[in-house]
Amino acid sequence: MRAKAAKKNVTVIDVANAAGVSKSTVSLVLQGSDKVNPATRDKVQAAMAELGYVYNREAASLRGKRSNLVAIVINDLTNPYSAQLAVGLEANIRRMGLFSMLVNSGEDKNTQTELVQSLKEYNVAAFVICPAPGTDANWVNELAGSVPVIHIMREVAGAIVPTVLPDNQGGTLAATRHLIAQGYRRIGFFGGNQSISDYGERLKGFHMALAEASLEAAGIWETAETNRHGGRLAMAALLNDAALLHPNHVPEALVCFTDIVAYGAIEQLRQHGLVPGRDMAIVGFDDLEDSSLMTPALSSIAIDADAVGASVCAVLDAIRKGKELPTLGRLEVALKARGSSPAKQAV
Amino acid sequence: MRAKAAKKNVTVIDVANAAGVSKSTVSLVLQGSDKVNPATRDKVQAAMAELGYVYNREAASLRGKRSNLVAIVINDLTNPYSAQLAVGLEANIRRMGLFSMLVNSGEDKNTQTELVQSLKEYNVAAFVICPAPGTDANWVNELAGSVPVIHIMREVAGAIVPTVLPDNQGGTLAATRHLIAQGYRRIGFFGGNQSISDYGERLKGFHMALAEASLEAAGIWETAETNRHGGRLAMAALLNDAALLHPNHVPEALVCFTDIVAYGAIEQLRQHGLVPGRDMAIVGFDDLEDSSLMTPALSSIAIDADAVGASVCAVLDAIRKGKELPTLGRLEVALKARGSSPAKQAV
DNA sequence: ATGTTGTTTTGGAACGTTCCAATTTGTGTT
DNA sequence: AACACAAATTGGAACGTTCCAAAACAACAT
Repeated sequence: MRAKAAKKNVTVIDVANAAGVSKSTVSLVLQGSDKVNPATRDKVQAAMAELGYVYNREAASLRGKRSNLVAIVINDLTNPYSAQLAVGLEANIRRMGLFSMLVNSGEDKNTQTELVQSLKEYNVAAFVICPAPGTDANWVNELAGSVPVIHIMREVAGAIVPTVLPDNQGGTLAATRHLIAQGYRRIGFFGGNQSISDYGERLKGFHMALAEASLEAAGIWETAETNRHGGRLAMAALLNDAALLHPNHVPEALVCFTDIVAYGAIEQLRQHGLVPGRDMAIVGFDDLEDSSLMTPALSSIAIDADAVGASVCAVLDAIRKGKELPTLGRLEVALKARGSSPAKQAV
Repeated sequence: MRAKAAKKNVTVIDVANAAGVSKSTVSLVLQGSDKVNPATRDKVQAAMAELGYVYNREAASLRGKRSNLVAIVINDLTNPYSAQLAVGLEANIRRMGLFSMLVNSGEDKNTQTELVQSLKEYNVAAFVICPAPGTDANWVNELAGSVPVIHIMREVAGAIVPTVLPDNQGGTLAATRHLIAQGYRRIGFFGGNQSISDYGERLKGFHMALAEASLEAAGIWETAETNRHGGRLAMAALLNDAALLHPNHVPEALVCFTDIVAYGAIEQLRQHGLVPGRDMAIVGFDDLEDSSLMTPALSSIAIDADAVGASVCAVLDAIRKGKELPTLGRLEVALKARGSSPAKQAV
């Protein structure tokens, strides 16, 4: 696409002429060097303002072989949690003086590959990727050979890149323990499926807590899609199953794979005249903003979104300064107990 | 941020040497010129693959004064409709051979200004902006003087830039007519507020339809925030108001400002043991994906998201080719009548 | 004056591409 | 064989910045 025809760009040389210094000096001012005389600095800055100078980052990046452009490749922007995560990341990255651009892979491996290929042409400084299902470890490792890569939220087996992960297992462990402490005994695991990397971890936490209390799982209902509609369908299946069971075997509490899945489940419950919290205790995972506002408020496992951003930034900073990378522990999660998982009423 | 130290970049010159041609020829191949001999083209492409050449778009953009990078500045990515819109736009723009990057203003005018300033440094070819509330027309016009700007979804009074807008008034007109046709007489307008540019248009369509049928509005409930929680609060207010009214004056149908607001309203209704569709007919606006899947499915006004993308792309194409800009009519909207607005049952 | 040190400033080369005008190569006609 | 004309290829300059090594300037002690 052509630039506006007539208007010639104001360059560092124009500024230099206007300020009566050399272009090198202007460049130093631009970089905030401390070895330029404050008086000249002011003069130069005045000239820049006067001429309406716009820094040309492409030229700088070309010459300097450095870039402060970070690409965030997110898995699915239409998923509220991902959107929230992306927005948080963006803010964090911007705050550390880098600029971030966002692209959406839509959970599609091929789109992801194409996007990354294009972004490489823009000389991005680093990739922050929430990898699409089926991402190839070799591909990741090769990419990481030419530009820093950070994975978030999901693990790609065999990929040797810094990865920021929440404590999935600890989360469902806490959620399940909470339900047990509230007096529930017939607890099911609800939503998600094997194709998602963190499914196994969350399921494991669930089973651990049950084992501690010598309980059996009341059932496991997978969802084809990890979204609201998936939750609706799975709850329909659950209610269908339950109708065939002795009342003493119907699940009375659910640990949900995500809040979104829980939302769908709740809609379906209500559809059948059942009330979450009263007829079925529910705990979600992600602690979306809406979860604390709905009625009853949804109990959930909160992942500190700022901590994700902070970890990513710590890694970026280490890369930038050429320091050793910080070791990344699992991000802490916190149980938010709310109205959807009240203490069980004596019958 | 430093590029990987050791690895020297493969350049167009390296490719030229490997293929035994000049760099100019390689450049022509890169641009897909038809005046290069197919045989040499293949030779060059083989060399590129061999060496793992990566195109350097910054250098190209610097020299050529052209860019195929389009910036999408979206108002609020955590809003599902905006997210959906952004994703659709991204896909459309990519399909026409441009590359788009997404940034989020979070409905904040100042953030928007900062983002645009930074993006200018990256020599973007065009801005597609869903303007934050309070965006200054002078600022827009000045920006548009140096780089093409397209506004979407919202109008900034006084800004003279191509603007892609849905037929807001026609949408609520259709929604309200539909409710009237279904037999409802006490119809209210629900959600949104004056600070949003399209509020007035949507409200006007509502009033027009009522006037056609010689009806009075059953009430107007604004929301401070145009999100789910806003919907919840407004419905609580409505139910509170209704409790004081004679049953013959309680609204029996609502035209909602957005689907999201309708979702909140429905949650609150259910909370009171009321059922949408049965106790209160509801029509939304935006036709989010979930709306057709929930129970009862939410009647809504669909804005053709692809049409937004198509219009934006038409403008981009005209700009790129230096042609006259296409005139932009209002985007068509379509009523999706579903279970939340059934024919009124005889009492 | 002269030297010594430290602080500011500077011209030219370089980054990897595209553009332009000019050159080389190829094809067909006389 | 010489010419005209089209097709294909090419070297050098340019885009706007940063880097580098060197130069200019200032401050102070001798």
